[in-house]
Parts: sequence; C-alpha cells; structure tokens
Amino acid sequence: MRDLIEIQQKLLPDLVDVLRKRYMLLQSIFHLQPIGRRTLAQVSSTTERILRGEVELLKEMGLLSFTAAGMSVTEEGQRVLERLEPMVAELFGLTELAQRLQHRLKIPEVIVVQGDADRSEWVKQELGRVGARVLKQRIRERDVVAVTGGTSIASLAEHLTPSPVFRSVQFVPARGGLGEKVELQANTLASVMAAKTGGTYRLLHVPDRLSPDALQALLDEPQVVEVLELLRTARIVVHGIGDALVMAKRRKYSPQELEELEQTGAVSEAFGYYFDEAGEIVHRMPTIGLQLEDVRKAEVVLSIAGGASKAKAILSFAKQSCQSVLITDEGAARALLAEGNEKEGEQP
Amino acid sequence: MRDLIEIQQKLLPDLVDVLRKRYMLLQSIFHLQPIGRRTLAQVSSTTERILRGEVELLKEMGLLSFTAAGMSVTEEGQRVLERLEPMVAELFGLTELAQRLQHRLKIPEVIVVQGDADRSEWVKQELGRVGARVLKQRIRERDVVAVTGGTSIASLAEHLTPSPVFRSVQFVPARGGLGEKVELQANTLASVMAAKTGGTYRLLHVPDRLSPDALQALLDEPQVVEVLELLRTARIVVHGIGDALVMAKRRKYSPQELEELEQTGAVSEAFGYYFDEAGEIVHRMPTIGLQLEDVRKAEVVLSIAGGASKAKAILSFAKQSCQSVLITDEGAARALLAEGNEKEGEQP
DNA sequence: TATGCGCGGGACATTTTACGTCCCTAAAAG
DNA sequence: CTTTTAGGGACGTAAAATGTCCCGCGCATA
Repeated sequence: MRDLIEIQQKLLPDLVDVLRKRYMLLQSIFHLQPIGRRTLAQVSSTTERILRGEVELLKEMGLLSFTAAGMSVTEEGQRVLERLEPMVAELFGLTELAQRLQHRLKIPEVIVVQGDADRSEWVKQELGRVGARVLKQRIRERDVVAVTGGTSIASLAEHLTPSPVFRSVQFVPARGGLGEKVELQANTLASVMAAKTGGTYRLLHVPDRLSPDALQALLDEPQVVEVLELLRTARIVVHGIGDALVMAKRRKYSPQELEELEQTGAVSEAFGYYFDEAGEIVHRMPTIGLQLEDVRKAEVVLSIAGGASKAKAILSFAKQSCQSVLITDEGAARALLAEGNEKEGEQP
Repeated sequence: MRDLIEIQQKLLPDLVDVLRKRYMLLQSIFHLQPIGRRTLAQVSSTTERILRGEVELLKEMGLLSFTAAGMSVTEEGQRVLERLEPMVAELFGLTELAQRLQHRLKIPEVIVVQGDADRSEWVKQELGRVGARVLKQRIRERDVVAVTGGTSIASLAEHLTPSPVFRSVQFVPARGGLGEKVELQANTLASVMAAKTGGTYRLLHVPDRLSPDALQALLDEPQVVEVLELLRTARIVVHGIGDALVMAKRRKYSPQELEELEQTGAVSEAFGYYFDEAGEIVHRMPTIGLQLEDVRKAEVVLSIAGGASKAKAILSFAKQSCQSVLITDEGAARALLAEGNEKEGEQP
C-alpha cells in the first residue's frame, strides 16, 4: 500500500492535496456538526464559496447530509473517516511534517521531500528539483536573484529549466570566494543558473583569505561596488544552510581555527556567517557580499537544506526569522522536530 | 490496497480516471519515445492542448524529459510504470469491466459499481445513487422523463435531490399498471421523483388485467391520450431491466401463464415487454404506455440492472440497441462477460 | 407564541483557469 | 541543403471557479 501512495504522489500530486483538504474538512464537520457554511468557513480558514463547492461534492458522494440546522456527516462519511485514518499518517506524512515545521520555525512556507539526504544520494536531487520549481514559480520579470554556494544550491541549479521570464533575471553570487571547490562556489552556480534558465549573471571575484587591508582596497573597486549594490536590491535570495563545522572543514580551516569555532558554539552556517544554537552570529568569513540585513530586506528567501545532520543548523538559522520558503527532507524534519520537543521538555 | 482506492474514491471520485489517464499516457510515451506532442495526441485520441497540460505535469514531477527529438520517460518514470503495473488490474478493474461491456453490448456509456446486488443489499443503493447522479447530469430544462417501475428505479428515485432545472421537468410513468406492489409501480415512482427533485409528474392510471375491449375504450379517454402523447415526446427514459420469469411471478402470472412464457424462451423484461435471448419480443403485458419505438426515439435511455442473475436479461435487452447509459454492478458485468465469451466460443 | 439568528440554497457578476489554435525557431532526417 | 518534426510561446475564447449578496425557513431563545 505504501507503494501505491508513493506512486500516487508522483503521478497525481495535485489530487493528494485535494484529498487532504477534503479529509480535514470532513473531519472538522464531524467534530462540529451540525454546523453551517459560514461558521465552518471561518474555522477552516477558507471562503464561503470555496467551501461550498467542497461540501456539495461531499454531499453528492453521500458523505454529508444537510438539514436546516447545518450539515452533518452521514454514516458513510464516518466510515470513510475511520477507514482513512490509519492511512493519513502515510498519505500526509510529509505535508503534515511540513506544517509542523512551518509552525515551529515560523516560516511561511515549508516543503518536505521524502527521504534523508544523509542516507540516499537521490534526495539531494529531489531537493534541487523542488527548489527549482519553487524558484520558477516565485520569479518575476527583472528580478535580481542572490545565490550562495553548496551542494544543495548546485542541485537546484542543475534542475532549472529555461523560461521567458528569466530573460530579464540576473543571478548574482551572494558572497565572494569562500574557499570551496569551484563547482560549489556561488560564482559558479550563478553562472550555471543563468545558463540553465536563459538569464544573465554577474560575478563577484574576491580571492580567498584576504587581509583586512586588501578587502578594504577591493571595496573601492568600481566593479566590485557595482555588484554589491546590485546584491542589495535582490528580491530573491536562494541559499543553503550548512553545518558549521562541516562547512569550516570544507573551507579548509586549520585545526586551531576549527577548535576556536567550536568553542563559540557555532552550529550553522549561511552566507559565510556562522551562528550558534541561539541564532547569534559567532563568526564570519573574511569576504564581502550580501549582508544579513540585506537578506532581511529581500522579499523571498529560499532556503534549502536536507539530511538529519542538518537539523540543528536549520533550527539555528531559523532564529533569524528571515526565511520565506524552506525546502528540506523527511530526515531533517523529523530530527528537527524531535530535537525541538526535547528542548521544550526542558522548560515547559 | 483495494481499501485505499475505494476510500479515496469517495473523496476524490475521478481519482482513478485521472490515474488511468496518466498511466496510459506515460506508457504510450514509453513505447513510442521519443515522440512529439502532436503525434502523441493522435495516438492517445486527445487534443494537443489537453495532452500538453498532462505532459507538463509529468515533466514537473520528473517522470518525463524533453529533447528536441520529442519526449521520453525518465528512469524515475520507468520506475513508476513498473511499480504501478501489478496494481493496474485491480485499480482499473471496474472501469475496464465497463469498457468491455460498452464494447460488447454496444452501449455508449456503461458504469459498473462494485459488488453484486444479488449478494449485498447495499449494491442496489449504490446503483440508485449513481443512477440519480447520471440523471441529474443529463437532465435539461423542460425535459419529459419516462420512468418504469422496479426496485432499481425505486432506489434511483430515493437518491434524487432537488435542483432548479427539475422545476420544468415532467416525470411520466412509461406504462400503466403492471400488477406490482404499489411502491414499485411506475406511477408511484414518477410521483416520488417529482417530489424528490421539485419537478412535476403525470399519472397513467390503467387498471391491471384489462380486456382488449376495455383497453380500447381507455385509449379514447382524453386524459389517457394526453399522457400517452406526452410520453412519446420523452427525451429521457429511465428504466430497469428485469429477469423475465421473476417479473412475471412478481406480477402474479398464473402457473400456466408462467409455463407458456417459459416456453417462448423469454429471458428479459422491460417496459412490460418480454424478450428472448435473441432480443425478440415474445410477449407483452396487456397495458398501454410507452412503445418500444418511442424508446428508440428518446435521446437518452438510462438502464439500471444489477446482480449476476440479471446478466442474461441485460444481454438480451441490449440487443434492442436503444440504450445510452447502462448502470450495472460487478456481479452482473462479470457474469455477462463470461456468458458472452462462452457464446463466442461456440461460433468463432 | 413571537422573534431573531443562523441555516441551506439560489442567483449573478467577475475573476481565473482551461483549452483550442496558430506561429516560431531549432534540431533531426532525408 | 532542404524538409519535416520537435517543443515552446502567444492569444483569444469558452468554461469553470469564486466572491458576494439575497431569500425564505426552521430552530432556539425570549
């Protein structure tokens, strides 16, 4: 049966959403019966008319009965509720997870894909695919999109497809060189995204490990300044969230630096900033680019991070409360919720 | 698994249809890949635009890939196909049954509901519910609906619901008294339907067992003539199909009459006519009303009959080839197809 | 018994979506 | 090199979904 559900989600993703909607509606009616349209619309946070369409269909299917006092669930309706209940967890596992995350992290939209990026390679692909879809649906003419580096964003870039709206879109790396492999650097990914979509891109070429003086000198370079100004106007920010120590190692921090970082309690990394569990900045990479306050000004902040090992990092970065959409996976979501519950247990 | 589908279908009536459509589409692409939209539209007997919507969704889900040469199924798509294959038989059992019946009986639309009316009481209810839905969707302003008697039609009547279009609709009994219980007579059902829908009805009160002379006399009655004329203009005919002997007994034929009827090879009954296996009229009730040629002139002829025991009767009446919609059940459908195959085996 | 209140259901303008249709450019195929 | 066929874009129209309001009717309360 698990099989069938998975296939349904692949083949009829739209219908599964509808199914969830109807199920929850039926459940609400069952609990509140008899109840009228208008009251129910408020409770279900939907409009009267849209609810009406649904209840009329449920009535057609013989699951609801209408009286002058309001609508009630028929016996058949109850049977449907009962028999569907054990499947709901499986059917809506992911969407339910997403909703719980949405609530706990206070992020407007959360999408959870199946699997665990730590365990299966293909989950990263899935994250990228979904991320690409979200970006495509959020994009507008003449947008400036700030992008960071990392494996998740690389996967997103790979899954982008051309579209006319992208013609006028600029992809700009969020920060300068961050000492990663070239195929994971923001500069590279900005160019890949531009190539995949038909958009244009800018580069922010700042060598790794600059001295503060050299940095200051670069900030006087017109080319650099121009890109930085463009970055600040970014309406969309696409970024990954990293585990602090993992990122630091990938960026070839020395053992000593690593230990210092660990001392600060850093757990997450984004845009070259390192945050501790409370969401406080405890360290930042010596490079230039998008500042955290710029991210806050962006209309759409799309975060991608998967794998149970990323749970703490996601939770930490969510404290910034600047995200619009979080795309993660089942593994991270479950780990995150488990952790969150422990914390809550400590201070009830 | 069967469970899941059934329940889901209560909340999502067209789930299986969509699933089947998408599955077949994916399968077609797999066999013909790489293939273009227009070519595929012809093969799948659909329009280009509607197919486009589907393939774009399948592409979004990562099941299809597009190249300049046409579209192809991705590995993920193949995986879906393979995993869905073993479920197809179960999933599409009923729709497939319906299609086979449609083909064998040459009826434009066939609907098969689950179960066997001979074995489970609730199947009759289901037949009625579906029948009511079909009637509601076929009805038009100012229609004249001719209705017969019988348990199936009674069930349909019970499941009708009011709707503004029915205001101008007239329900007319197809034939005069036929010696059944009053709650199963056409007259009664016409009035029930009118009451349930908000329509109006006419009665055709002809006493049982009239002598030919008396019949003739009634045919001169203005009241009777008026209803008969109305009947001939019926755009929709709703009727059941009976087993010849069962109906005869229900109409209190004497043992002698029964034996005579049996001699003629009568197997089915409808509108008071009795037909043999070849579909020939072998007997008719001595009453007045809708003639078979009037049925042929009707635009919509909705037949309802369920239960394996009705298989022969359904097959027999289908020879009239005047039906538009047949609503039956799994039991009847399987029995009918089995019987049909035997007959074919005799004369290949 | 009188009287609101909330009910389902109808009606209708408006928005949004789906669909049919045609065109364009690019890449295979001949 | 030409021709055919591909996917993708564009756009007007038809159809469905939706927002909004109204109505008569039971039920509950006064």
